[in-house]
Amino acid sequence: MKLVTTSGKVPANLPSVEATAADSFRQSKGVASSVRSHQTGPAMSRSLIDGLNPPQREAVLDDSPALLVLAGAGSGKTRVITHRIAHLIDVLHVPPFQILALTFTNRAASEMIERVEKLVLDPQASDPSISTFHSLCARILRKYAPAVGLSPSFSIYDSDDQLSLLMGVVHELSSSTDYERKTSPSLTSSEGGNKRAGLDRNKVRELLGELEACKNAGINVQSARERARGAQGELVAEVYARYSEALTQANAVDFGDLILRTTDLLRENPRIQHQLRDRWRHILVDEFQDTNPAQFKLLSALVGDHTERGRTFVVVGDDDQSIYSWRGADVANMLEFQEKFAAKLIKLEQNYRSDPPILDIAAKLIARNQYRLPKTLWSDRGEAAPIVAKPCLDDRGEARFVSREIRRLCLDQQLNYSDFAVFYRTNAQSRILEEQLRADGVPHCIIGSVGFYDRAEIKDLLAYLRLLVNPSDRIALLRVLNVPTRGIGAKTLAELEALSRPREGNLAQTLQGVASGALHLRSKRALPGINSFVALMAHLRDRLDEPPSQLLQALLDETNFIDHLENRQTRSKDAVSHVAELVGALLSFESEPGDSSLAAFLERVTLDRGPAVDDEGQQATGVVNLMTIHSAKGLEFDTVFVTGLEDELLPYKRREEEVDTEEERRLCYVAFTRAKHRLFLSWASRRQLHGLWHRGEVSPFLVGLPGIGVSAPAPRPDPQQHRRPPAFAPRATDETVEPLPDYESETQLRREPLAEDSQTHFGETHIVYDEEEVYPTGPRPAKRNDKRERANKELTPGDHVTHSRYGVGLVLELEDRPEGVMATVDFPMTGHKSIYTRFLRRY
DNA sequence: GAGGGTATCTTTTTT
DNA sequence: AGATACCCTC
Ligand SMILES: Nc1ncnc2c1ncn2[C@@H]1O[C@H](COP(=O)(O)OP(=O)(O)OP(=O)(O)O)[C@@H](O)[C@H]1O
Repeated sequence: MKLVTTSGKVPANLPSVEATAADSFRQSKGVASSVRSHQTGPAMSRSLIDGLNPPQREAVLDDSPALLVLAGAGSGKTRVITHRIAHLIDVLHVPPFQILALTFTNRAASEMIERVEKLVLDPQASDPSISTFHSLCARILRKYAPAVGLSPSFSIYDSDDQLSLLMGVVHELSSSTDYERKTSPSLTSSEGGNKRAGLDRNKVRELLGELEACKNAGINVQSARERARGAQGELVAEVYARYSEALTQANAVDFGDLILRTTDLLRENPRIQHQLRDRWRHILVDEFQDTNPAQFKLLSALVGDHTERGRTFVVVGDDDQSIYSWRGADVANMLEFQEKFAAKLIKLEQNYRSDPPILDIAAKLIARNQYRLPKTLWSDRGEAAPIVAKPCLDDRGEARFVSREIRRLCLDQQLNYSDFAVFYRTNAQSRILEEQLRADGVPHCIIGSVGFYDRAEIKDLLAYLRLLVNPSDRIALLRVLNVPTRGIGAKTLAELEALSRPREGNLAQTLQGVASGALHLRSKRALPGINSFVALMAHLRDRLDEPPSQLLQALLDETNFIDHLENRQTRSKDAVSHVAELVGALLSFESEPGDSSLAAFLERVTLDRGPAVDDEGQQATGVVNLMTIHSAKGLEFDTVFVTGLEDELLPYKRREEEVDTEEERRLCYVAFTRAKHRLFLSWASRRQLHGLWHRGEVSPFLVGLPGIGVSAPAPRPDPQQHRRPPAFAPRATDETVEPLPDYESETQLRREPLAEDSQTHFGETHIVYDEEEVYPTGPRPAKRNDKRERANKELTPGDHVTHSRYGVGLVLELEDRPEGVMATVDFPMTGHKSIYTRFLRRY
């Protein structure tokens, strides 16, 4: 596996935020330079307009101060934005640096950059600012950091960092006497009394959720304090305040802060506000239905008086595609926009993306939603491939189906791999798909995968790098202080913290003090470790102006990091190669034009966790894209697979929580409408999740949808292997294999999902299983534990067992748990123990 | 304080 | 299944 940095994919198309013309000509890192033709003005403006239908044209040419384009999927909203930008530059001769276009994902931003570069003809034109909200804010904050009490080298905290920080904050809060009584019941766990007395991670996580909600709503600490109601409300406000303080002390911001603090910066500094308003006179926002109030406030602050001459503000959106309400997104923003800015409204009604069958089921699906703004959508495309609905026995079968269809279509239809996208609701579903594609040699790429940068060893190294750039980064410091182990354990740390308290909790300073002999620890044991750590950091900081990759190399050498990895069997065997990949990523980052500083690298890594590309996949034929439906928003593909269309998975149901059916349906709608020509819908009767099997029914979203012909499997080369009625093969009677959990009987699987609608149907059309799936996975390779667990099925209380550690013991009790059978065993030496039977052996 | 072994929980979605 | 939090022993 090879890590490929996202060169050309990063919307860092944002010159310095200063409003000088000169700097906006400098092309920022990651932006592929465009090939522009050299036509002259009039010719190009005609072709620019030619590619638009009348309402689109109106939206591009419109010069009202504020414009809302409300339109369904694939109607050309993004096209309106890109053409409008080109029109501004080429026809109205607006200096590109005055244009600011905002998107939600990095991928959307880079696609927009690409499209704009193809459209703009003026070869002299510089790049307009096209970026995500968060990148924009990071740039602005770096520029004006001192005005908000930060240094420009501030860190950006991801959710793990946030959680660590908040744990510390809450910990301190609950140990301080005033708050003890208030906080303990709500912040510490008392469930079942079997938990430790300490802080409950989940509780803190919940609390973090509340803070995030504030941030999404655009509520800063001050207004949180003002509006706090009740004990719980005040507690949250207090935690919020302390958390923000801790962030500032660490010279760090979190994602929410990027938006919030930028807004505050503008509000509190009229001079800066004017500078930025002067600079960006034309603001365009894509996917506006997914802005949250914080972003709305930011935009308002950035726009100022929108009626000012020569200023325009355009937003485009589709309420049916609002899928981020969990992040505080509010469709009401569209209405508010219309009101607040007295915006003109333009609707687009023609869909240019999807073939009729696709548009048809998408429309039928979304029509069931109750809360919608009125819209129409039609298409005049011609004949098309039928939609394929595919029931599968299990997730593995589904993955095989996807892989096989992709390979088949590549051959039959001469499609490229990059014409395909595979969608799923949850990231966990990607693994089996990925495995299968890899096994079949299909080049692919998981978009937005949590992968590389989440590995422990990579996080450690990044924390080191962060700490070098930002010495105040407390969380990074805590993470690496004892990695590799230097003999600085919990005891020492507690003492260091205590020593830091009078110094504003500045751990770094305390360490320095201890190393220089100004401060003393009770025990000398940790001293060598502290000394070497302080020396290491000092030495590396001296070399900060060297290329980042060299710095990393020095870090690796001086900490013997590789040895450290190799000595620990618990770490994955690939850890060392991951480190090598990180070095490679840095090298490749350095080779890109633009800012190659370590700080720039770190910012990219947090703001845009680039795709992990598998199998050197970027040849001419491209790669198959795997992604969650959420990250598919705004994209389009020739052929789309929507997988996992199961009840409680696609309308996703969380334990003990209500389903937000309308939002889930919108999500499904987004998934369907990404497809241009071919749409495959699949679901599995059983699926493994967290190591457990779950049974699945076809998604209610599919029930009653017309026009879905269930197609036969691809003709196979071997004529003996064709059509076969659904049937389950007799299970192999391999003693070593745990019986598969029994799933729905054949009739149930065949049950018409479309009971109500007999016109168009899954009905008479046979649902045909492929040979492969009828005899599903075959016997799974027997796993040791399976075998042992099975042998232990017959264990009863009173039996004697052995355990690798505790020796021989007597089984007292057995209890069935989802994870296995839990035994209570009496061992002569150690007493009663609860142990899963898979760790036991009959004696 | 380190390291090995076990019990438990997880992420739904993203910047 | 995989990561992590916790416990125990050295
Ligand atoms: N007037 C047009 N002529 C030809 N093709 C068009 C026209 N308008 C849009 N398209 C094409 O239709 C497809 C969808 O356009 P676009 O992505 O702008 O739609 P959208 O409204 O932003 O979609 P969504 O909301 O689903 O993201 C694109 O491939 C675009 O090139």
